Amino acid sequence: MSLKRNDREERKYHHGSLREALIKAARELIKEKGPAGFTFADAARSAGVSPAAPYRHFRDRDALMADVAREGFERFAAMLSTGWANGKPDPITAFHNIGRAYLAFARAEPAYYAAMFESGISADANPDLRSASERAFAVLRAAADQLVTLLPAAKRPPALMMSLHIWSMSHGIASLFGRGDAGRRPLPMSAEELLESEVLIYLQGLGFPSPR
Amino acid sequence: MSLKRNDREERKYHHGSLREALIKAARELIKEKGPAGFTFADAARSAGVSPAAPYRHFRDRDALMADVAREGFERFAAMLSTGWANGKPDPITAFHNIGRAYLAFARAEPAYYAAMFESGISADANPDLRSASERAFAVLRAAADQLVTLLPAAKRPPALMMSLHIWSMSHGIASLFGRGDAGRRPLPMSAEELLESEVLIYLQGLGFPSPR
DNA sequence: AAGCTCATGTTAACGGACTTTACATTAAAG
DNA sequence: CTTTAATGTAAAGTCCGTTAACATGAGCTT
Repeated sequence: MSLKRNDREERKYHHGSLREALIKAARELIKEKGPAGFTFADAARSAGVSPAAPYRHFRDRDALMADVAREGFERFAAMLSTGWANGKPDPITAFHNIGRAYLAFARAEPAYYAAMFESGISADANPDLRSASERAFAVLRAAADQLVTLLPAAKRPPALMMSLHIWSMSHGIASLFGRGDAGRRPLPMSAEELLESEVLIYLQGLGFPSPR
Repeated sequence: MSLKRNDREERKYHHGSLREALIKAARELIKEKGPAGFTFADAARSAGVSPAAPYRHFRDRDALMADVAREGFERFAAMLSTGWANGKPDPITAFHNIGRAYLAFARAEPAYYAAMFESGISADANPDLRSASERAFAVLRAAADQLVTLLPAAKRPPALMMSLHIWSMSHGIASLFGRGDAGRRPLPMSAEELLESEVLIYLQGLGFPSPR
């Protein structure tokens, strides 16, 4: 019906921050209709510009999606890092907090998460995206490095393997059960409880002392 | 350049099995370019018919995708069931075999797997798809039901929770590391080894005897 | 066997999305 | 102030999605 900016706030010929506006529009459209549910022209319309304008900022729709994903990985890394909190108050609690942070991100930012893991973009083709994704994984990896030092040296699992295990659990829970509405199975417990119990059992299997 | 069926094998006016041909074409296109990487018209062209022909068999592209997914879930259920093999030779070995079957399916049939889990179709909207997906999960559930009977009654975890844990591990590994080429991280071990070790540690955490 | 009927295909036409090219505007640099 | 480059628009071509009208022929009835 009306443009995004209404009559009082008439847009000037130059938008001023179209790049950011397009990324924001893409996030909202992904959130509403999934990673395949919007077009380049839709994003342009949401930002209130002509269909050709986005081409000044992104080569194509995939480039826009890749930038959404890159931004997502950066926020993701920050969120995981906050969850870990340098191993405070203690490494095992902090480790569970990473899992909670993982699910909280997937739940709070489904658009970012979908762009990062379900949009079909290839990280190899985009160095910035790749390094952002590696920075996020590095948080998990560093946490695992510290956790294994709690075990006697003879019983330590490889920290890289351990971080891949945790990542796969978190990602599995997040993609299958993590986000609100889409085709989900009725669960006997929340996704958070499911992941927490899974990680707990896993850590017990590695010989970590059970809490309590 | 040339139609799919060449001059010797001229196609008749009626294709004869267009529905199956379209599903097959969709699978090949998904395999090549991802679940968002083909159009209704592409599928028609691959099958060698006019762009309007698919509408006689599927309401729209999503309906075609849903049917690919439904067929995928049926084969998936059969493959998991074969892996479980009624708990032979013993339940724990058979349980690991389910995991191997899970990854083998994701690797051998990436198109089915993508249609099932990454195409953005909603199972609720499609009863056939939903029930096919439930039959597949039921295999995991039944295996967990039988496995927990190996533990003393006081230490038995809920079998439903356990099956959800295993599903999340398998799906996590499969989506992150399972399929050949796309944007994968270099791994210290194969996806199969990664999943097997993960499940092993998890089962140890539940108190199952470690093999050997 | 002849003819009817309907599922299954094609052709044609319309609207919308993507993309490119040429042109317009304006912010910023000199 | 003038120049220049970045940023946006307009217009046109191509392709896809969708629908409607028409064509074909496989199978049933008689």
